[in-house]
Amino acid sequence: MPGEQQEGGRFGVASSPTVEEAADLLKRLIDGSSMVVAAGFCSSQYEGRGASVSTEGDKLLIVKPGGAVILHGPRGFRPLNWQPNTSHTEVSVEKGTLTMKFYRRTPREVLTITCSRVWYIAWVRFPEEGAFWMYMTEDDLRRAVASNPRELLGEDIRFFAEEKRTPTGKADLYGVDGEGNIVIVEIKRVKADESAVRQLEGYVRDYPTQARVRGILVAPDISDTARSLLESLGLEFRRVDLKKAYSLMKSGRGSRRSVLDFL
Amino acid sequence: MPGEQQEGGRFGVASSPTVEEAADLLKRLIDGSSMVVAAGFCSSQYEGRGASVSTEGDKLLIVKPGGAVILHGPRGFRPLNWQPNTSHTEVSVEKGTLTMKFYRRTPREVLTITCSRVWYIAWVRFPEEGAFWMYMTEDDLRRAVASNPRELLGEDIRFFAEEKRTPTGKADLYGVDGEGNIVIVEIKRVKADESAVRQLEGYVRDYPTQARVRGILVAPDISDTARSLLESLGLEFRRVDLKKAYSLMKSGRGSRRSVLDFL
DNA sequence: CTCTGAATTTCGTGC
DNA sequence: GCACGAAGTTCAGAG
Repeated sequence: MPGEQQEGGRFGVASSPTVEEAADLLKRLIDGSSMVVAAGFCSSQYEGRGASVSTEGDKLLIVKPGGAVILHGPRGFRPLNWQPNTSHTEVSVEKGTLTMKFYRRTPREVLTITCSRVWYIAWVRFPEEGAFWMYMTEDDLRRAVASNPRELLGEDIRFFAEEKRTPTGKADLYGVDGEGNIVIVEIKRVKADESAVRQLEGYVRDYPTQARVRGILVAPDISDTARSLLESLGLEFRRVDLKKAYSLMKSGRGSRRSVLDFL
Repeated sequence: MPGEQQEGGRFGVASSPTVEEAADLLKRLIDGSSMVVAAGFCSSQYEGRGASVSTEGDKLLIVKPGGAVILHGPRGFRPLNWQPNTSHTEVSVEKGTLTMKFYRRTPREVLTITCSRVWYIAWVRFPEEGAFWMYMTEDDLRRAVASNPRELLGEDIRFFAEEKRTPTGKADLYGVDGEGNIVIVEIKRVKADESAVRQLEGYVRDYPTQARVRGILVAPDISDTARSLLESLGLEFRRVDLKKAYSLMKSGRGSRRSVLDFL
């Protein structure tokens, strides 16, 4: 006998359902209104942009109201298979095996999950979504640098564009230094690597002027290989202290109210 | 009364536990041997490389045997918060509130989850891991191109290095064309964009020779902006058909046994 | 350890 | 829709 099924309630659980019971439940639950979890002994197959197969094992299936499908194995942080959203779902039982097919339109792909046993199915109906804020993003750091060039870059630069798409680039900051040189700044909130240098070099190269253009990479750190590439390209690096940047941002006038105030 | 708790079995479920019961269960279950799921009305807070807060709402917590922690909200594919692995876990109850803290050593970060209600807790003990294969990766495509330059690139190129780190680059393929020119090939299994062009340009520029070096970008497609950047840099683009590449790879001698054979 | 680049990357933003 | 770049990216492989 499967466990209690308070289907009328806000949430529910079915323990040890038969595959037929599981299929019935899933058909009713996967309607965009519930956060559903199913655990069982399953295999999977994906085909679309890539392709993969997994053999039978304990799996955890999550289906969210928005249509996201996530299949986890016992190890690792990332799912074995997933579908960020689905346009169509099929649930069926044949010869004692539960099969679920999740289709996505663009890109065209399909995830098939086959279960010989289902350990449990659990769900929450009409889940309530809390608010979410993140901070210490690259955007935050960019604003701090733009407003405090002297403190964070060690010189006065007048910035005239942020994140603006110029003819062939979209660098973080465009400005003019004390001697009238164009300065392009690329910002990373993590240690800068070669690709960050290449990114900056592209922006500097593509800037439409004959005059000299300075390129400054701003990050809390830089890898050795990135530094030598940077120097060979005549670009500059400025180390930035994240904590200092955020305290400047927080204290600075004109800074929008921050989630930092909550903590 | 909480639901059945077959704690001796391979899996189990507790429906509507009190926060005290939930804490007891979680303390016992989060020992690296179980795949645990808990749903409840919770808030979260993260601090480490970045920082975030979420307010109370329905959340789904997953703790895997390897120590991965994943917290999902009702929407979206990606978790609200996570910890790829944890070095230490604390579970406590205070004033009717369940608090879980997940610590990670490197990088130093902590995820705190606070629940006023727990809808259910479900678990699978000693979950069995199936095998997993993926194919149609960039590696597959690279091998196909390396073995079939005439069919896929339209010319004979003798490749002498794959994925080799040369003085300042690590391009996909290094070879020599019919006229003795060095050829550097960068491969993308998805549509190539500007960053792919910059990547290739870096490899070509850094190749230690005075002689002319050809750079060829191989991908199923290329964006317009990437194409014009590529042409302005004197680089080449070769469209490649993924299906053709994989059929060549599969039929070619010397190809390791593929998961394609399963389907 | 660090560094590099892939990923079914996903996700947001701007056009 | 396409294009570009951030992400608490994670992850694997090489050094």
